[in-house]
Amino acid sequence: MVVTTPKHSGHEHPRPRSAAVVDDIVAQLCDLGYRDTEPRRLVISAVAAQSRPFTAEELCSALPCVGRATVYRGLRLLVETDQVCRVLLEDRELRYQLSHQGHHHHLLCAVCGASADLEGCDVEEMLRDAAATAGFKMSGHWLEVYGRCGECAED
Amino acid sequence: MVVTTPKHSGHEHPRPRSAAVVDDIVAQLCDLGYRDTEPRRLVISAVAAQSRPFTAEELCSALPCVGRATVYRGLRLLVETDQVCRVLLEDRELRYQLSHQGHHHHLLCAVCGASADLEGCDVEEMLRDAAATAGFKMSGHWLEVYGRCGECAED
DNA sequence: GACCATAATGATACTCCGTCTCGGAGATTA
DNA sequence: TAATCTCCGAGACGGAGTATCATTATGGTC
Repeated sequence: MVVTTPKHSGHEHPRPRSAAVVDDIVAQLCDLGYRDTEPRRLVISAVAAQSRPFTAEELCSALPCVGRATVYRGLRLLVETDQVCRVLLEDRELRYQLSHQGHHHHLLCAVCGASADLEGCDVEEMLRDAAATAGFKMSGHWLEVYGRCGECAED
Repeated sequence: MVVTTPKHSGHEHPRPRSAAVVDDIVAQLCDLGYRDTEPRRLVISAVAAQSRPFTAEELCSALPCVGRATVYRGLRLLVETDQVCRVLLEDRELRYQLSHQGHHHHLLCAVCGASADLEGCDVEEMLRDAAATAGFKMSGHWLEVYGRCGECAED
């Protein structure tokens, strides 16, 4: 199994996506008791080859030789083990991307679909306080930020 | 057409939900060129009678005499005209509720399903700045806060 | 009140997205 | 090698929402 050549598209994160990434994820799954199987590696490779948030169906058509159920199962496993995180677009379409792990939020470009992690933004504390004011004990939140990335904002 | 008696459940917003609310919404729709029809009023009444965020299907079964498509259409119209806002639960289930209008966020109780508006929380500016740092021009965002309301947090 | 253009309705077919089911294939352990 | 188990693929299934389309109700006009 070899990772398909990543399509470099200009503005994306400088992130190693190669056989090493796949091996790393497979190793982590093995530690958790999951088997190292061919279809699973194919799914992980395909995930690692994506340069921006993708849908489950996109992954399915990128992997015609892997069953649809298997793709969905693999994706779900990756989400559950925090290898992949879910991204919600403005129209509520659900997409996925390799996770940089830990809780974080995404900046999503409405034009080109690129995503970036939102850095230097500590909403956590603020939300917890505001929730407390309303008598709520906050346990979690979901935040997505939409806009235009540097390149797409120019025009 | 008369609004069904609201079920008071303890902790909910003190908000007038009666024939007046329905008339008000219908009037606003008329101003926009939409007709005042019986099924539409039924949908609006049912929406106004809800004490907490509800699903489209719940509304359908609360209105067995109104076609499913009509309920969905009515709901969509209400969302488009800002009379009703959409609420996303942690499991991505989409619910609706009467809008208090203007941009705001929701505090959602994971136990009883109650919702409250998040007051005194100005994430807007913060997000815009953080986005700018990443070279993004923010245009919008989606935020939901989950937790337990005062009553449900006690146990 | 009658007429008419058209917005709205409701039954139902359909799409989309994801999960479930189940028989079979490969691993893993005894 | 037998027993067990995870995983697989094909396809059935289910929930949620939309599209289609013939029919009906609405609101303006005369």
